[in-house]
Amino acid sequence: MQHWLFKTEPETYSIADLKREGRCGWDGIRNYQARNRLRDEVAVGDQVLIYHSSCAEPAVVGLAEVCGAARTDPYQFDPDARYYDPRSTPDQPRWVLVDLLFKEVFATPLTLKAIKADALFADMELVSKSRLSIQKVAPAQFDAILNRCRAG
DNA sequence: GCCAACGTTGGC
DNA sequence: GCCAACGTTGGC
Repeated sequence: MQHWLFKTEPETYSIADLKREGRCGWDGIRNYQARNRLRDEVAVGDQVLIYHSSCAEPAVVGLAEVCGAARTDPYQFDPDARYYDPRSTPDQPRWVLVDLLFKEVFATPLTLKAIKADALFADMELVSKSRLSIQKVAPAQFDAILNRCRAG
């Protein structure tokens, strides 16, 4: 079982949206490195930290679990969708999504500021490869984040 | 809204 | 396969 951090812009899709819906297809990933991870490495049962980016206070805000392995992202075929890709065809789809199950909204979100201020998190991809939207999280860091986020 | 970092495209 | 031009991300 692996640990991940998935980024989302809360104006587009937030942890509150995931809580309300209970589960969702994590669509719209249009970056090859992120796609390859979804397709080859993310597995059912993996734990996923949800991170809000491009907002007033970027932070880790909640927890989800992978409940469905990679499948074709249908929006790549929809000309009206934001995530339309005219080079994708149904026999040769480029993009996949995984399905997530809502688990938890954190009592205390861990802000990017706090992550950057703590040496424990210095080698996180969030710090070193900040643009990658599907990030790996080491078990020790995952546990530390959970502990901080669940504390009052 | 700015801009640095970095991913993608396409001509050669 | 190189690399310049261009597009996107995301913190600030």
